[in-house]
Amino acid sequence: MQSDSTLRPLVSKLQELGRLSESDAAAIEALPHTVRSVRHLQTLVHDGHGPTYCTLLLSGVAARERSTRSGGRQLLGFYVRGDLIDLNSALMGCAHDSVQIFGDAQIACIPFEALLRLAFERPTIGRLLWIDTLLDASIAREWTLNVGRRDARTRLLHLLCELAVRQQQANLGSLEKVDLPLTQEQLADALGLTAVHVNRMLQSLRDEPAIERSGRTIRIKDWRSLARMADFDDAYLKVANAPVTHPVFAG
Amino acid sequence: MQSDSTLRPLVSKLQELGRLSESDAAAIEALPHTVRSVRHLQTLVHDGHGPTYCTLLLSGVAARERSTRSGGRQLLGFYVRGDLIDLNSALMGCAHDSVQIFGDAQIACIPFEALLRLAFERPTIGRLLWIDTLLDASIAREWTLNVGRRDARTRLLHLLCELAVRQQQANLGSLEKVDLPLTQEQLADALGLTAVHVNRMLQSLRDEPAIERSGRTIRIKDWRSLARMADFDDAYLKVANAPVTHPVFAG
DNA sequence: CGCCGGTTTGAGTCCATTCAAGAGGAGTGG
DNA sequence: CCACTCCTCTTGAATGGACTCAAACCGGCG
Repeated sequence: MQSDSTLRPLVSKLQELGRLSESDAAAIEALPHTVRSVRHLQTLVHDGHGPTYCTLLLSGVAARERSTRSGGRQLLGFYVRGDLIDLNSALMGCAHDSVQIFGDAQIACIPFEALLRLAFERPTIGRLLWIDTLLDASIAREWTLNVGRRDARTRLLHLLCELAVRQQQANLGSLEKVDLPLTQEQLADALGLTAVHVNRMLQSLRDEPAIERSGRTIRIKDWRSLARMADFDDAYLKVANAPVTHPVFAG
Repeated sequence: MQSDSTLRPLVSKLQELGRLSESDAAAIEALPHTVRSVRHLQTLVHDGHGPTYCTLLLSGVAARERSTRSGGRQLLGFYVRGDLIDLNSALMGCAHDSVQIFGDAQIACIPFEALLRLAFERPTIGRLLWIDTLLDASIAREWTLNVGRRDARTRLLHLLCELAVRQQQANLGSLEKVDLPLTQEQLADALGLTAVHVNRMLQSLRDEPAIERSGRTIRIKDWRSLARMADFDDAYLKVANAPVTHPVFAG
C-alpha cells in the first residue's frame, strides 16, 4: 500500500530547512507508514493522550487548539501538507492540546519509534526535525504577539499573510491567492476574536485595494502593501538564509 | 574558572523531564563553559542574530519578547534558573525574538557545538533537550490561549500560577509564595494589557481571600481556590508522568 | 532637596462583545 | 419540487471591558 513517494512532502519540507543528502532523503521515504483518510472535524490528537505514531499531513488543513474551562476555544496554529502534526506530543509522551482536521484530508501514520531512531542515527535528519518543531514554536509565539498586541484588522491581515506564505512554502499555491477552508467562527478562534467581529473586519477589507475577497478565497493584488498593513515579516517562518550542515555532522 | 557544579541546574532540570544516567549527568557537567554576570535590562539574545554559544540561566529572571512595528511589546515567556535560553535560536541559526534580563543575573555560556555534539552522541540527553524546547513551546501556546481567550483578571491569575509552579520546579521556592521581580508595565507586556489596567486588576485581588499581595511578593493562601479562579492546570508544564527511556536508546 | 521610575487614581472614549434576528445556501426527506 | 433543517454569513443596537490621557503620589537616590 506504500507508494514510494508518499512521504515526499516530508522530505520537501525538511529540505527547506537545510541540506539533505540523497541517502537521508531515501531513508525518510523508506520509513514504514500507513495512509489514512480522515473526515471533516475529526480530531487527530487528543489532549492528554500519548500517541504511538506520528501523523504526517499529506493533504488538507488541520489546526491545533486548546480551550479554557469556560468553553473559550483558541486555535494555536494551522498545518498543511508536509507538516508533522504530533511529533512533539510523541516525544513528550503526552499531548497538551488537540489537533482537528478542517475539511477532508489524507494523513500518513509513521511509527514513532522508527522516526525517532532515524533522527538519532542520522543527525542531519534529527537536527532538521528538531528545527521543524522549533519553527512551529516560533509560529506559536508570533500568534501570541498577534493576539496580544495587534488590533483586530491587523490581526486578520497578519494571519492571511502567514497562510499565504505557508501555502506557498508547501507548494500549494502562489502568493497571489489564498484559499482558506475556514468558517468565520474558526477564524475568530484563531485570532482571539468573535465571529461577528471577524465578519465586520472582513467587510472592512472590501475597500482595500491590496486584496480582493470572494467567499473564502482571497486574491492578493499588492503583496508589499498588504504585508505593511499586516505588520508582517516572514522571518519568523524561516531559518537562517544559508542552512549549513555543521562539520560535526558532516560524516 | 569552572567550578564542577556550575551546570548542575541544567542537570536538575533535565532530570525532571526524564531519567538521566550518572554518566550522562557527568557529561553535561563537564561541558565547557564560562560564567558571566549580566545586569538589569541587558539583552541576551538579539532578534535576527545567530548565537554561537548557548546561554544557561544560573540565577535571575529573563523574558523572551517580540514587538510590533508600531512599538507594541509582547513578552512571550519567562526563564528562571536552569533554563536554556537560546538553544532554539542556536539550532535554527537565527533568533526570531529577543531575550532580556530582569534584575541582575548570572549565566553560563556553553559553546553551541559542544552541546549539540553531546545531544547526538548521547540520545538520552538529546531527547531531553529536545523535550525541553518542546515544553517551552507548550508554554508559548498556553500564553496564546491566555491572551486570546481569558479576561484580564483570569489572565493575571493564570500567569501567577505558572510562575509559582515554575519557581517551585526550579527549587526557588514553594507554592505558597511568588516573588515577581516585574514592574506592572512588564506584567502588562506579558499579558497583552496596559500597565494601568494591570494595576486595577492587582487591586481587584485585594478582597480575594486566596492570595495576599504586598508589593511585588504574593502569598498564596489557598492554591486550589486560586487555580480554579485562574483556570489553571499545570499539565502543560510537564511531560507524561512516567518518563521512560525508550528501549532504542537503552544502550 | 529635586529628580526619576514606578504606582495609583479619575474621567472619558473606543474597540470589541453580546444579544438578537434575518438572509442565504446546501443537504435531506416527503 | 417543495418544505424543512442546519450551518454560515450578515446586520443592527446596546453594552462593557480595556484603553487613553492626564495628573498626583510615592520611595529611592544622587
